[in-house]
Amino acid sequence: MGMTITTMSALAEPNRLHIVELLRDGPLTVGEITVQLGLAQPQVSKHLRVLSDCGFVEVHPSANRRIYTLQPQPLIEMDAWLDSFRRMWEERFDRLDDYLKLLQSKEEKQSSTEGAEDK
Amino acid sequence: MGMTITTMSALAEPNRLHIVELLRDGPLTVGEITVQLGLAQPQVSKHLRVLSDCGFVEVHPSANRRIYTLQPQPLIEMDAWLDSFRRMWEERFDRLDDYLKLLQSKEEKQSSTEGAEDK
DNA sequence: TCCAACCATTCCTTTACAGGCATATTCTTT
DNA sequence: AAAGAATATGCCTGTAAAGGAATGGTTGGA
Repeated sequence: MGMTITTMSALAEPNRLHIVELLRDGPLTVGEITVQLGLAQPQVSKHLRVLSDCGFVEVHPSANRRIYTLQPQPLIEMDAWLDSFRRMWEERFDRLDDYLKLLQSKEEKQSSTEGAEDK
Repeated sequence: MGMTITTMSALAEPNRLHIVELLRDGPLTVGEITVQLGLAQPQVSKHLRVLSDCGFVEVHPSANRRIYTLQPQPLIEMDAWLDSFRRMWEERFDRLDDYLKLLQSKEEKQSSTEGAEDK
């Protein structure tokens, strides 16, 4: 819900993740990003296009250049998505984990009669 | 840092994202996941392999089956990574945004002397 | 012991995508 | 007006990865 696939796949690309991290410290032009990434300019433009389509960045043209600014929306959505899991590790994930370890040890006790274990 | 690329690319795949969401409600066997996803069993096993390599899930064999359990670690790392951005939208992203709009309007005032505007 | 169920692995094919390169576009400068 | 930055787009190619199908390996049950 809201957590689209494209949001994740945008960040799955190393260079795009890097761009997002760069823009965390403030807006940058394409040229500046290109230098930081050590990539060719066309590739950077393409990555920025993808990030733009996902709502990760916004452009404002300034003279010859284009200034890219990070947009918080997709990150906020990621945060919301993580929320449903946060309970899992905050309200003691251990309880479930302990329960499973209990089950497992019970089974290991069975199979240990022939001395063969998996792995 | 710690926020690896592979963590993102694991969730970039729709079916894997779905698996993670399924496991949020509790451990499942391969067969159960296969039914839910409507995929062939081998593909599910492959996706689970990827998730396992990224530390997203853990397996404990139980008789004939294999029970997959969601592991919080990668999600915790995502959460930590998001932390550095959280300030951005909590402590007013607008200030920076306003500053940029100021810069932009300043430049537009320059170029408006010849009456040409972008957009 | 033999068969069936459950799951992992392998091979093959196809497709999506990132990089390289050339080019188009827009703005600035002279 | 011409030339030169800064950026975007299009085409081509290689590669990684996902799905399909077959197979191998365990475990449980008859």
